[in-house]
Amino acid sequence: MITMSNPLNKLREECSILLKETITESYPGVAEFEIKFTTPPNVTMGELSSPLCFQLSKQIKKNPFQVAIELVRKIKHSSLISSVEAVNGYINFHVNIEEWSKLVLETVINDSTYGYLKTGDPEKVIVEHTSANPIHPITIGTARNAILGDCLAKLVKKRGHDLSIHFLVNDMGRQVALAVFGWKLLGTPEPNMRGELFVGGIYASTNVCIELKKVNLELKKAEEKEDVSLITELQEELEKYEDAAIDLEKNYPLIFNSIKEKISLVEDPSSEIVQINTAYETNQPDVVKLFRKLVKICLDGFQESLGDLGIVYDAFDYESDLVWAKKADEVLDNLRKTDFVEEDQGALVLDCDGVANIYGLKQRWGLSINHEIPRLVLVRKDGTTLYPLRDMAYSIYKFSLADKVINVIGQEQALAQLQVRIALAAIGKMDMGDNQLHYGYEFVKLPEGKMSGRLGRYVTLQEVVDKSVELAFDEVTKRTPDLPEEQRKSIARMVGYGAVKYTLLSVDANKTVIFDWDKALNFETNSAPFIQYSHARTCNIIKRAESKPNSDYGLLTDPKEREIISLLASFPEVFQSAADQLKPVEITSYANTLADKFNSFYSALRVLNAEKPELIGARLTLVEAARIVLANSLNLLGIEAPERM
RNA sequence: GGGCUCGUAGCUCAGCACGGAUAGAGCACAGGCCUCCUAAGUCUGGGGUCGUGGGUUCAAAUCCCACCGGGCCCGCCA
Repeated sequence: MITMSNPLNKLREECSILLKETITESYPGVAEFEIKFTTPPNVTMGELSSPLCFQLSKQIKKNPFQVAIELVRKIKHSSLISSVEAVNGYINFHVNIEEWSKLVLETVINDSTYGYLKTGDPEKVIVEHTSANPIHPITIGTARNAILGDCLAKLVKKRGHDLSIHFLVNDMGRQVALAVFGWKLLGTPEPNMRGELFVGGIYASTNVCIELKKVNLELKKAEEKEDVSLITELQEELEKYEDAAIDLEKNYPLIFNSIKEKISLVEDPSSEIVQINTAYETNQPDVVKLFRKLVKICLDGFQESLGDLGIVYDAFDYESDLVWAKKADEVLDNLRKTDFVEEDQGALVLDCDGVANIYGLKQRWGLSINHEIPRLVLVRKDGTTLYPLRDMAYSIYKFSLADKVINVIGQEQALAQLQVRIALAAIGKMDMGDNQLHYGYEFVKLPEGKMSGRLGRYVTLQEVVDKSVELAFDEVTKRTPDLPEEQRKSIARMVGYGAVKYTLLSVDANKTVIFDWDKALNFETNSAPFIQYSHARTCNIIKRAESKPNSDYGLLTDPKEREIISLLASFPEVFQSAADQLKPVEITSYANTLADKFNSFYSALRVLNAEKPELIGARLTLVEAARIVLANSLNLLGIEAPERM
């Protein structure tokens, strides 16, 4: 069954058998070793290659070049292999073009889900991603999380796992309380713009106004004391907030000015925020209603922005629900029963290094042995709990639903994520520690520096997407002005969304991205539009074919055709590797290569008016197969495959 | 100070897990290609001490060690 849907594996097995036969015949008694295969640099050198003579030559003390020549002389052929040659010590296999092309192409065109090799060991998997704080819009930075997470989810699901996608709603803590405070000042109005922008505007405006007030006050004190260095420092702070205030006033004039005016009447905003926060934590109904409503406004905005891109969730888990159900307290109780929790200056602290050493976690999880893992504060000296404790409770919740948990969370939380796993191990939940994976990713930065929700300084996903779609629309209109506007818009959406997603998926997650408009909106080679365009071309050829003559696959001898066939054959293993290693980049890179090879083929060889009908048939099959694989790889990336552009 | 991570062409990045043939793309630059299935394309060209130095190996961008440079994190934020 596996060889049926994985032609490359079949080819490799055949070559492997032939090589083993020849080795035992020519050099009886050599110890068995794993036969490696590589792809030759150029398809004209063959479809598959093995450097085994380098290994073999050591055992039998002969020159590898000579060994290769001897082996090739004796090796048999098979139905898939037409010739074998020795080149520079490598053994290169050339396929029987007719058999191989038939195998690959017919495997593809008879299976619209070609490539999605199913795992033999399906598990229940939770992917938690996005989990953006519900106090500012989805920025191009949080979008990286969402887009990566969504792609990982697709990979896991297509691999055959039982998948559930979760979003943790971070509604506890001062930040949301601050936004609620600001919203109350405004008289809790309904949003008059997309919810995430509305809440983001309120949050940043409130924060900036409070900080301005605070810094001004401190500055006055410092001036009285004539503390010069403090004055300079505070003046810089002040400048930062004043700049932010100018932007906020420009972007949210009504919200900002109203908050600025009303906040001046509040004597001590900070203590009011603390009060609001405490009321929420203790589940006081009127405050809960406010919190939940404001958070909902923001989440609705998230779901609009991300939903446009096809990113959806199975569950939204509220942090507050965990707290109210005393789940964090339960974790704390269990931790306190161990010997690893100690009191320090009134706070409760977990001795992570102690746990790791006693349970051998460093070896178990491949961490540096001599490195001392920092301690973790669980409870403040005022008795309130900290985030990691809630995160532990959340992990336990997730494991009540799944065997494996993948958390898509910024790389800066790597230590905190490790500490959660350590805590789970400490309370006897070793399997959870083992099966929780932190999928870290790096920031998206603006050329002028980091984004900041608190200052309202960010590039939102929505504005990037809008620009991208607009640009795509202009492009479509330029090319095909006669299409009805609705259709042009629909194409522009596919292209515009695809461009943004591809840009974020095509660089490795642990590399910082400096956001660049020109690059994000690049529609040329190595972009989603480039791949989509190739797909549209395949569709166009198929659409224009009046009939499909019988195929003579033996005629697909051009290197450009052979290259495409080899690539198609490798797709299942590319998928498998990308899914098991959680590396979307492998798919973007594969899709780009396939599109590239297809375009070369397209410009050099005719399909519909090829020399012979049997060649037309064979090339049409090739085009159809390429279409399926381009579409299936785009699908994994969450990018739509338009039939025309 | 310690941990993690990144360092590949002028710029942006693949390739590194599991070592294999002349290290690949794109952008930018120079020059060709639309009486022919959509030129969002294609072809040709220049451009590389793969951060540095050792080591392992028949073979190192890839593995090991040391160092240099950037980023992030290291007790009461989330």
